[in-house]
Amino acid sequence: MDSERYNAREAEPKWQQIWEEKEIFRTGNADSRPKYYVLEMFPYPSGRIHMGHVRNYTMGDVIARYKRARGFNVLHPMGWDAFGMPAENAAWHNKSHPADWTYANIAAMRSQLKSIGLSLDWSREIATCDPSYYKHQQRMFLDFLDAGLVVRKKSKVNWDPLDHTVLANEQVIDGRGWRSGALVEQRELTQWFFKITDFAEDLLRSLDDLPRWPEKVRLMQANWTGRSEGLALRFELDPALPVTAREIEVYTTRPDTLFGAKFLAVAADHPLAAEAARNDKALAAFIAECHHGGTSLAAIETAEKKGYDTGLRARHPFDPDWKLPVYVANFVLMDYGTGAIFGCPAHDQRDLDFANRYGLGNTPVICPPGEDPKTFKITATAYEGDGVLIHSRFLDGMTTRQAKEEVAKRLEAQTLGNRRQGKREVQYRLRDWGISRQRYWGCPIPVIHCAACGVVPVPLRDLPVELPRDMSFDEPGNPLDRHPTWKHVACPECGAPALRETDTMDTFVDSSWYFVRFTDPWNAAAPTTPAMVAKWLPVDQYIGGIEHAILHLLYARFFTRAMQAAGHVGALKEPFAGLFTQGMVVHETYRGMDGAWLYPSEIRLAMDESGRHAYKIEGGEEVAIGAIEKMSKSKKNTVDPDDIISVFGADTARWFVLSDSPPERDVIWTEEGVQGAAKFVQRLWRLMSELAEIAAPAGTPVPVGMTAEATAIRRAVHMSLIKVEEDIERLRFNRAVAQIHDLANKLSAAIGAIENENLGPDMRAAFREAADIMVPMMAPMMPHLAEECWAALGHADLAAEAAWPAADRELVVEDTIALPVQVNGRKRADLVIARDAGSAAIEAAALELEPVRRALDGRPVKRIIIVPQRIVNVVG
RNA sequence: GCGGGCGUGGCGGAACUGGUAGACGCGCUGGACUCAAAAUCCAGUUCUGGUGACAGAGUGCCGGUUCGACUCCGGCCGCCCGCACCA
Repeated sequence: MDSERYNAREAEPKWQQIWEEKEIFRTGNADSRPKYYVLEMFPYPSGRIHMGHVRNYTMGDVIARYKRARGFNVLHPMGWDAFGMPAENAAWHNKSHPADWTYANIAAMRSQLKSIGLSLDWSREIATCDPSYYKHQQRMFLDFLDAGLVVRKKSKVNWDPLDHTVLANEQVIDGRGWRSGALVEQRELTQWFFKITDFAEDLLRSLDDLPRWPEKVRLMQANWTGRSEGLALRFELDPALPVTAREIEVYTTRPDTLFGAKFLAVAADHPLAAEAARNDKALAAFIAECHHGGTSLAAIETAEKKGYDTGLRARHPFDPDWKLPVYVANFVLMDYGTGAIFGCPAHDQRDLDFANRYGLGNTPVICPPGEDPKTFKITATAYEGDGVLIHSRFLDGMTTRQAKEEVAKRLEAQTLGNRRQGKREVQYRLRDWGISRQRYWGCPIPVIHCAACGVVPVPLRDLPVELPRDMSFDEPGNPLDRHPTWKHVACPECGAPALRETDTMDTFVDSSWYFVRFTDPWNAAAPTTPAMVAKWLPVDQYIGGIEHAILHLLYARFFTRAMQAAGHVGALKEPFAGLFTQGMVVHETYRGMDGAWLYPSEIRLAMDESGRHAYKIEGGEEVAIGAIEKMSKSKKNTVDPDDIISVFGADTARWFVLSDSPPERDVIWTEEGVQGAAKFVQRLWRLMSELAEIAAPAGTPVPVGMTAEATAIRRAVHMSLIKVEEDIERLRFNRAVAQIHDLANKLSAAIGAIENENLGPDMRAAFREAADIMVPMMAPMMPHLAEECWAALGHADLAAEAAWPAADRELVVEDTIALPVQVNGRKRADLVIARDAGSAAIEAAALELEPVRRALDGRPVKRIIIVPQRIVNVVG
């Protein structure tokens, strides 16, 4: 046949069009074959796709195409996480409307995604900014409100001064806004919250039911939930003090250290602190100072533990004559536990730092194993581990565990003000999810504030509450609030003039249920169709970046539970049965003499004795090669997928991002690597063309009892097939790539070894089978090239429709095996012997081998270990 | 500080449950083809010694278990990620 080059630029659009015309990737909801739902995290429509998208979506596409070939009814949809701040920023910068900007970006990115050749069902496409989507989200908000899963409360919020909006704790990274990077301030606002804490226990426990999630992600979520078991206990305050409070409730996980207590401390925002400050100007000043301290990482790390003695005295629960001073302390947090602690300096580093500063002393009450209780002392380092109780009256001699139990038991039996003085409690670090955002481009929260009726839900018949189109974005703050008419409505209950809620929802709400909507995006009447939810969910394989390990995935897990409570998803609890977090695409950076970053396309690389060098193409000046980093516009170390696809084709790009690195690790984008991938595409095309020429016609059955050479080819092919199958199933794409390379090498060698006389019917049949197996094997990764080859091989159907070949597992079992033989653990020879040879025969044959005798050097054989089918080790 | 992960040729990486270390790719070296180049094909490529057959060393470092350790255990060193005053 011809040795023409494969022209990806022509072939790829051709096959994409054929797939589209034949609706190959349209997924039927009525199909009764076993289902498989593969989903990649949907993109934000920034306007252009980047290599990270290519990698993410290619991985999902390989799975989708593979599962389809294996006979599954595959759901592989795509949509747009389309609300969010960039659209508003763009509106402000170029006077375009957020909606126009967003939909234009979607159109551009959709066509880019199509050029990658992804096997997506575009008929299910959704955009979260579309009223047909957010209408249902508003409906669910109201359902959650009914179910008691939404609350409105005043709270201290993280205020992003640059974006003029509230951020969730999870969105504050090192004290800065996750998007703007601005230092976050504390403000008090009335906000809407989803009660994610109602599910804290379940969200934590259910992590055990997610074996196909990375351990790392489950661990991060567990830590985020931050469960702790402890005791809430009340201290009686000394009466005759100028406060109305009679007691302080503290929370502790170490009730065993109660006899080591030296002080009590409350948070600066604690009601008691406020009350005590009324008569104490210095205390009021101290509290103000605490509020002032930033939340930035630097501020927290350098903040010394400081406190102020309120003058109040509390009674030890087990000794009314034992008085403890009550401090206001900057390291006590109001929103964890009760906002108050008892300090045991000997066994808590923070308490020790504090006590040392204010000369409160310490009494060790836990003696570590191996220490002498009589001499054990604490000076600068607290002992936070377990041990045996000392200096603790009735607890002396108990273990930490016993003492915790004993204290809890006694305090539960003891009363203070007619109530049990202690109560076992479980605390979580997890906070409720604040969803109010003071932005325009988000899903409006569907409630109305009426002076007479209070907070009134928007009636279902009035949904969606649509965003007004006529807007201006030239001032900071919430644009919806400034709109002249939009917020003015009649109260649905009393008809009086009322005001709409002008906050919109956090965009993480949008992405918390889109995977459910994909199962029936055509349902206009309800958010979901329970039968379709039952049919498709959970998602079998979800793929996305590790950066969503906590935020998005935890919210989606919560939302699924809330939807279950509201009757939208049947019994579904966990949305994603399998999760895979892929690594980033990274690239070297280049910097000119003037310090300016340069695009890879602006430089030329060269090798000489002193190593690799980079030169500016224009001018030839040498530039510095910098660190390999995540592709980013600011460092210009980006490669545009469009450029790669137009020069090399989508298959080359797909192949490259799958090869080299394990998928969970970062992949380094290199020019050489892309060239290598492009060359391999051409090589496969040549190989398949050659095979097409010498192979038996399509449909020729494999004859029984072939020549040895023909059988060897068949073995190699089936062996590769088995391995590729395993690798794709386990998402080890880099190994599948290596396997296909290997098979190509073997087939090339086999073709090269042909003499005219041995190209008999057996060989022709073996080559036919090889080609017919190899094309479906490469099809998930290089779908366009596969189509071209499939057609060249004389097939009338599409490679995209071809079934995954059945591997012949018996064929690959050979009659003779090459058994490695070690002497004292070091390999010395290969023993070729019958597969079913007995140990005696193997022993004898192994000792006959010349290299074995040489290695033994006349020493007697002490023993011989034979691991069947694996190895022989001669010990001498 | 707490939690987790990783460390293998010049480079990316392979090695299933303890059983041939370095698959496969990139790069490099030599050769073929060519007037020449590109492309392609062939051979080699862990290190040290040796023309060679071969011998010795070798998976961050030190030690242990084992017939046998990249893999398991103990102790260090280095890098990466997450969390961080959560009582």
